[in-house]
Amino acid sequence: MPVARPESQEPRVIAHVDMDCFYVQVEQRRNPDLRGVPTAVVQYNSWKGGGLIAVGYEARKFGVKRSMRGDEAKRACPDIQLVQVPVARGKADLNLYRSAGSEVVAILSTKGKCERASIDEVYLDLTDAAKSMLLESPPEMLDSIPEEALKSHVLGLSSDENKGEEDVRKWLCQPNADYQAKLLACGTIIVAELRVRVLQETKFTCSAGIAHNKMLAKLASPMHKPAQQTVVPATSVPDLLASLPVKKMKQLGGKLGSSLQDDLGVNTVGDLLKFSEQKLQDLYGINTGTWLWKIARGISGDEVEDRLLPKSHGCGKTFPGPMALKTTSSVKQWLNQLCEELSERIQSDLDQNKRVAQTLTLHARAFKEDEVDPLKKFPSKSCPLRYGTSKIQEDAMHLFELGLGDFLNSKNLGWGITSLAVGASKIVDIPNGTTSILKYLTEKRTSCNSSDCSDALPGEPDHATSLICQKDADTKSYKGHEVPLESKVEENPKTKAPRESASDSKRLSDRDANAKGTILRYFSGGSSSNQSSTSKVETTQIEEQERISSSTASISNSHQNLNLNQNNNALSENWIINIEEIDPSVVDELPLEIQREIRGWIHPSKRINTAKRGSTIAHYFSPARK
DNA sequence: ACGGCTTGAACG
DNA sequence: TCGTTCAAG
Repeated sequence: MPVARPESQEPRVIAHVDMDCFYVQVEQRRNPDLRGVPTAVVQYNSWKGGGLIAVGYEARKFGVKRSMRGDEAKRACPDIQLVQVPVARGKADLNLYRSAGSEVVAILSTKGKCERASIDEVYLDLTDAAKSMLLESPPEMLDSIPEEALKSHVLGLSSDENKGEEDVRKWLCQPNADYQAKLLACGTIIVAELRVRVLQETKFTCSAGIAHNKMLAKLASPMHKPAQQTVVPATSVPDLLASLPVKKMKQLGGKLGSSLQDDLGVNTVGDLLKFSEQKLQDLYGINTGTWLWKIARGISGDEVEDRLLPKSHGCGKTFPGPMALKTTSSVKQWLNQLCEELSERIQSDLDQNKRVAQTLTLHARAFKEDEVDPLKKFPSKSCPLRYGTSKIQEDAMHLFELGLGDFLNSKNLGWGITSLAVGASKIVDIPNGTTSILKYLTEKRTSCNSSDCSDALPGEPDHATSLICQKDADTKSYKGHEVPLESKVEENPKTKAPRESASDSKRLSDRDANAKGTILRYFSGGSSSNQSSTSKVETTQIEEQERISSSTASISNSHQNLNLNQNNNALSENWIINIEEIDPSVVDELPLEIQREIRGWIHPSKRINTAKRGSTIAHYFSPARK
């Protein structure tokens, strides 16, 4: 449900920019023959010609609608060009459109705070830019106002709208308007310039709404599509909302909007004005009630977030009716495909944006034959995310089995999966720069006597050790197979009697082990991008690392990732470490500032309740759970 | 047999 | 926190 946010006092200038039939434009740019001809993009699906997911404006004239099937579209518009979404791994692949969206964001984010709202929409907070313009070169001083700005539609201008560019020019330059209207005029010009740039640099057209808050900007952006912009001066708001059907408002397109209509007889936003705030709160609760009261008055405090990238990645596929998956092996096949795509996507997110995803989630829809509760839903399951395609595949399959167990109550019943999806969420920036572990290690390597590293643990070695043991036990039950305990506890020279993992102890001299090996050894479990790109690692001084990591099987069910970056050696940019595969007691030996950094990387679900100052890392690992 | 595929947000 | 549900496009 919607929630009202506190409003800022100062007037803001907010824009909502929406690409016109975006997928179609992307395809038209790819194949210029499609320009100017009726076009739609269909998702591959041999069934009835596929489903339309975007319809160009030429085709809309024929009544072609999104959510028609390809066959219907052909009937409505025989000349329509139907372009298929690329298919990869047996499913629709939207990456083409995602990267086209990024091109646009790159431009739109240059003039102020920018929030990527979807693959083809952004919100902009242009308040500061508008203020600057007002100070430095207000519209009335401008010798030339951009043509595109003059084409704006200004709501409430004269009696009926859009008398022409001269009226718009007057509005933009109005010398005796109030402060917020002047800011809005500046915003209008800035948005016009941005849209022109987008067209020049990407060949994509877009439409925009410019207003004093997100809600109104969003409301305005589709009013004059395609390739135009609409401005909502504060003075025009009451009239605009008075006759606006409630369903047009974002958040009121669903059940809440229906309830307003059916239960209250509220058909326009204006109709809401008759209800007191108290009354709306009584009807819909404090949050939604307050929100409703405010939006009826055009008040919305939602801020534009400064975020250019998505908060999560997901991919899924449906298996309708007859295609339902009925064996774990077919589920595994498809899950592998989905995980492959997901892995690729989080990997490029890491490479390009230096972000790591912390949580892996599996969703499914399923039916089961008979039983008392045939309506029960397949439960979603999640776990810490480990990088590496095969790890993701393993973990996802495990989550599926957990979910299936729940779903069937561990009974033996027929079942079918009608949709599968995996997601990567809780994405965080990699702590960058100053205090990376690798930097510490490199310094160590060059200027360190091994005593630093090999000193006894400051804290409580016993505690730490027991944690390790617990984690082993835990791991075992989680995986149910192939967890080499040796590789896990391995030698931690200080905490305790090392398990003699033959291969390892030979590899490094003890001195080396102390100087660098001890720590590196625990950085096991995976180079970021499997096989292919890890080659970079081999070359350097850390050459031991490769063998170590490949020999050390994946271990833990808990995984937080760490990316080591290093400028001047050949270590892969994206060397990934599943952090919780590190022996916590080893990390406790690191300088406190690095420990602090590492604490931030530990998955929330694994953090233990300790606010104590100077707590060791070991304390931050929660004990085993089922 | 269905609109599919993605995202984000709020709630309990 | 995790899992569910809703909404949008």
